[in-house]
Amino acid sequence: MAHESPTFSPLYRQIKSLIVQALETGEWLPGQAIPSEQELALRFGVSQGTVRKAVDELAAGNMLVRRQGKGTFVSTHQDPRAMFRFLRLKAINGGPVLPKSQPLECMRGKAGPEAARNLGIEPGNPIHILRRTLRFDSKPVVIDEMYLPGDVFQGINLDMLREWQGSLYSLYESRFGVRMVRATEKLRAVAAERAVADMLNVKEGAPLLSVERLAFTYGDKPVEWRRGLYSTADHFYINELS
Amino acid sequence: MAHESPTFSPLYRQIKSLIVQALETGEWLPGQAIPSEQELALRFGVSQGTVRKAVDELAAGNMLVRRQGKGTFVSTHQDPRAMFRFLRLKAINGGPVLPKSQPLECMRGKAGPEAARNLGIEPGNPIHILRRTLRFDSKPVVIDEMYLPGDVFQGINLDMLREWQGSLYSLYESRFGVRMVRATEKLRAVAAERAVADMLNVKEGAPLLSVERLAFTYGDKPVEWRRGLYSTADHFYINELS
DNA sequence: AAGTGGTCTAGACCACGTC
DNA sequence: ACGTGGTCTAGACCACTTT
Repeated sequence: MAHESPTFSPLYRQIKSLIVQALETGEWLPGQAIPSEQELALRFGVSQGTVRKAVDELAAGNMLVRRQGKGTFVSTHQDPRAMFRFLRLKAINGGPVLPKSQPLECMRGKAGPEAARNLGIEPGNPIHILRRTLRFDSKPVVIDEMYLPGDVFQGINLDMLREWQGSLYSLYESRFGVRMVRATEKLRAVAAERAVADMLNVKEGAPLLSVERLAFTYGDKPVEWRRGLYSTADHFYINELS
Repeated sequence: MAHESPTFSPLYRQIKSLIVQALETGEWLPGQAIPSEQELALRFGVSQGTVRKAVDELAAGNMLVRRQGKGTFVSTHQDPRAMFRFLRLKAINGGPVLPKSQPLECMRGKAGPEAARNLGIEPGNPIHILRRTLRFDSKPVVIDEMYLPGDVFQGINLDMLREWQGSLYSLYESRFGVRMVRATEKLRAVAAERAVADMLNVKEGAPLLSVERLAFTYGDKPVEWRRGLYSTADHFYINELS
């Protein structure tokens, strides 16, 4: 007998897709509870155990958050615990100081070849370019430059950024319905150029950590490309390997 | 009724501990298959599903590797696919070039305060200090310095390092029975000192990526502290966030 | 054909949070 | 007391690998 299912996909993965689909369409919003496992099992016509396995994988990928006795919730960047989920920078002397974002600029522009390739759009398409600093304990430690596809972030502007209390990703989520799910980063060490050096209070040519990030929303769609320059005099980038 | 189990631990976690214990004592060696889920269920007096959940977590933590139809295996740093599991460096121009380790030095010494704190030993205790370069495509890209507790790595020497084909961790595993399970890294950007600059073929003061790693074996016991300096002219450190 | 891990089900019971 | 997620069981069947 030949293989009947070269593209075999177990039931729980199909359920997983259906749940992601509901998340994408906004049926359940960030921070809200999704239906109980029993209800989902009824709705999809499978056993609770199968729903459970689907939810397990989504929780492992930080899409959902389980809370025993309460329910399962759509994860949100508004949650203080997840607010700087993607920021790996820690103070050398342990202090759990939360960074404060200071927007500098918000421009419209056209995608260059590199931005276009990373964002999966055509060169010349409209994009937004954001610049900001991140301050720890009121000292500037990071300078970031973000490239956003124009269609998804229509109407973003500097005042909006200035008024927003919270992380950039929580703004994306609340104002534009864009939920960041995962990201990849490429790190290098570079020498500080004059303008950057002045802003970070380091000498020209001082070593900085360059962090290039591509962030994805549902369906592995890239929606933000950014480059950060981190001053690592008093901070380091932490990583867990397993 | 008061809480009866403030330290409640589900059965599958206890089974997990028993499996880890068997791994620690060397009952199943790296690369070998462990007993089938049915056998383990019989041995521990639980259902297959409970064993399964324990093994699931161990596989998620890269302690075990499941292979459908074949069995479950103790993961090993000898496996070519896992050989450089902890090395996050990639060539900018994609080439999947495997690095080659070139040992430089293997000294005995005494733990300074920093090494002692990181390795969880007393200052002054004997340690080994290793130095080596990592070459990609025969060009030096990384210079590493490793600090190892003396008791665990008794007898390590430069000839042993030179003769060994494979990663350092596969040597630890084969010759000293030390299996690295996880690690934490702290990254910073630093300026190249003269001696290092010469070895990496960069200018004095050039920016380098400093990677400080603490690696743990079973039971979260730290057994290697190292500092690497990476030239990121043609390579970058890659990271996945979720 | 036999053995392994992988999926799916149905049901019982436990731990946790809320009413 | 009730509803939620979390654990544990027993059994059936599927997919993959080897004999």
